[in-house]
Amino acid sequence: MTPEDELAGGPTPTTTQIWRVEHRELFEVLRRARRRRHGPITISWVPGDPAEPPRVAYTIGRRVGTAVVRNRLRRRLRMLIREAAPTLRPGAYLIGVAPSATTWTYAQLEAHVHKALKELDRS
RNA sequence: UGAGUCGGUUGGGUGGUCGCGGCCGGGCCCUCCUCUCGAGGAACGGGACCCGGUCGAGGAAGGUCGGGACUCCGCAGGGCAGGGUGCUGGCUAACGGCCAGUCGAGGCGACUCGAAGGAAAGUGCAACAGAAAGCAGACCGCCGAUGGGCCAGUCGUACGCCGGCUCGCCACAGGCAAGGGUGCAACGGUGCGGUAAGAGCGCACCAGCGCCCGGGGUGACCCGGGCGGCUAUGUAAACCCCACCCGGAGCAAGGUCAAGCGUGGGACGGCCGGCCCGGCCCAUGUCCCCAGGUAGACCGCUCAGAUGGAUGGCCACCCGUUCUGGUCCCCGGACCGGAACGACAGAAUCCCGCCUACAGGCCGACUCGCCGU
Repeated sequence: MTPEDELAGGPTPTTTQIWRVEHRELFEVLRRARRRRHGPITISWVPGDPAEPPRVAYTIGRRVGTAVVRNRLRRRLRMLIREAAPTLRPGAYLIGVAPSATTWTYAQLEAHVHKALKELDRS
């Protein structure tokens, strides 16, 4: 990224973006990758292209709850991940949720996610 | 004012903050063209970036139970098998749906509920109880007229332990099914006559069945009258019979484009002396052409239109409901404060229905009761 490009107003991502995980093969890789658990949250990560924003996907099984419950959980997690976006590394994340997460408050969920991400950074 | 019936409707609001998806417009970038290398232009196209605008979950979006649209496959015609539906008339693209009615059952009533064709085509079943459960049968009980036995009286005598008649007893033959008891259901009900006792045995009325006639209704059916034999059980969400309907799979349907590797065909090759046709040989090769087809992409797909799944997260206030603390008084409320809760539930090709879930709130019509006038 050169200064000329910035002046020209090129496709510069101004905010911290998060992309989706799009290809099936990447999911297979994520599934085989190492997992970090903290409370009801499970996170796995594989490195990727540093030029691209991090990719994040969520896996919430049917046994977690009804469609309403699962939707609310995913939306809360998405907001949490968005706030934590600057600390993410390039690559793909897969975030899993256990059924017990439905009873947590937003603050409790936040604490679990942050701790899980920190542990992932340390390793 | 209390209890209730039916129908409809609503499904929290406002603000702040951080965000998402589609479409439209603009910018920027990619791409292409020109040039005096600053930039200018473009009829198309692409973008995961920025700005603005606009639209963005439900009454059930749910269950996937009926229909239909749509798609592919199958298909001469007829029958059998299999499945579904089952009072009547309308509505609907269609339905197992809706509306109006008929009949039956329940409720004081407003109303509610009902797979509601056929049991006189045939087969099966009817547990327990009970004597007996479908065409016969008799436990207790009633009778014992008739026949039989016994006792007594009386009459006749051809005097016999004979015969006739009468009263009584027995309950042996036999008659009865009214009453008791069992059961969801017991061979119509009530009354009178009748009888030894009884019985549709006879009669009257009622109920039921069948047939006929008249009237009303499009029809299911209803109303009235007559005749008949006097009773012909229930069960078809048991088999079955009758009438009508039904091809299969489903958007992961299906369609378009189609990399790489491989496959098949063709061209270029060799041989039949040369050329054309034709045939044979195949080994290798080719910036070569074609075909089906895989990954993948797109369409199907929508004025919400995703595809690890957008339509939101957090906070504050307000509003409801419930609980609770305090003050005041005319004991039921007024005022001030606190806490908890705010349901069921999230589109996935679309539409019409059904069923199921649901905190509260609102509106209308009606019924039964109590009080007052």
